[in-house]
Amino acid sequence: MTVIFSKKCEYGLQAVLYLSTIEDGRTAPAEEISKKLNIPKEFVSKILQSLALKKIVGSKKGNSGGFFLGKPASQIKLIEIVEAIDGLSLFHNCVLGFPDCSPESPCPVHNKWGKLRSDAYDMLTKETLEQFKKKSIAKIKMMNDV
Amino acid sequence: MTVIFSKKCEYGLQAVLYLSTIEDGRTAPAEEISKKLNIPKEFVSKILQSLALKKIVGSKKGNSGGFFLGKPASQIKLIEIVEAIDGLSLFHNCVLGFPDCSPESPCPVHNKWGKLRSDAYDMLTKETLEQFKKKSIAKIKMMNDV
DNA sequence: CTTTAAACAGATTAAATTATCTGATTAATT
DNA sequence: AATTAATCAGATAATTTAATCTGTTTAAAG
Repeated sequence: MTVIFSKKCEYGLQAVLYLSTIEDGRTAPAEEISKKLNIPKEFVSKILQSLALKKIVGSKKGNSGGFFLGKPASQIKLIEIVEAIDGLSLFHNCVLGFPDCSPESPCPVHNKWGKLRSDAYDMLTKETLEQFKKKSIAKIKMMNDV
Repeated sequence: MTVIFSKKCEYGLQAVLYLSTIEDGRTAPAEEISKKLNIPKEFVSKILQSLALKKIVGSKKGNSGGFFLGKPASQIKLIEIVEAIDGLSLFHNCVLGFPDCSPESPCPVHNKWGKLRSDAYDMLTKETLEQFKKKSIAKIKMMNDV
């Protein structure tokens, strides 16, 4: 089981973070991303294709083609990737699965979860890939060093 | 998509909360729980059977049998149900799905998620079914009133 | 202009999760 | 003793998610 995102979304987030770490102007083929992140190649390729439709990443066919960020890292937030892949229902639905959970008909943990949910939203919204860059580089380096 | 728990776990949590609202000494058959919570009968029955093995709920076969809490509501915490059904990996795994996320090799949101995760854990650990009782009664009433 | 390496498209398979079915056992009630 | 209403057990079906395969298009490099 994943934590809160689907596998597709986790892979998408990782892949985009990876793209934020490569040299400017360079393009990363699916095979490279797959190897660096241990994600099935065809799967990550499909995911990035879908993100390309939303202009979050760009792609280039043919020899020496591959994927790259669709806009400057300073203009991409993690929430965009989540929205594009899993959607935002995570931030609307009741954590216990009760129907119509709302201030008028709250579940037993409604208030507590509301706070958590908004903090989680902030985590994905307040910083850009640019601000995550150093940490992303470090994490990906660690993964391939060992 | 569910928020953080599997459907099985959501149903289990709802069902146990329901059991905490019924009159002491009474037993609720799967059919009743199913109707009140809009959960497939056989499914909720299976889930409660598995919780019965862990003594979180009790069960009684035969005519006028059904399910009931396995111990006083003041001694049951939501985390027990989560642990019994989904397990606790939610509280160990990286929210972005990176392998070996730790203070030594943190993902870009490691610290922020760490705080959130521990708040989520508290939400499931600090209060008992007894303390949720009023809210549970109100929520379940609302669901069936409309 | 041929080769090569890539995205892209569509179909298919595999695995996990969710849901249902069938029958057996159990126990209270009539 | 018979009927009824329930859990329980095991199998199966349906759905969703994850992963793979096959082939086509594209474009750089030799």
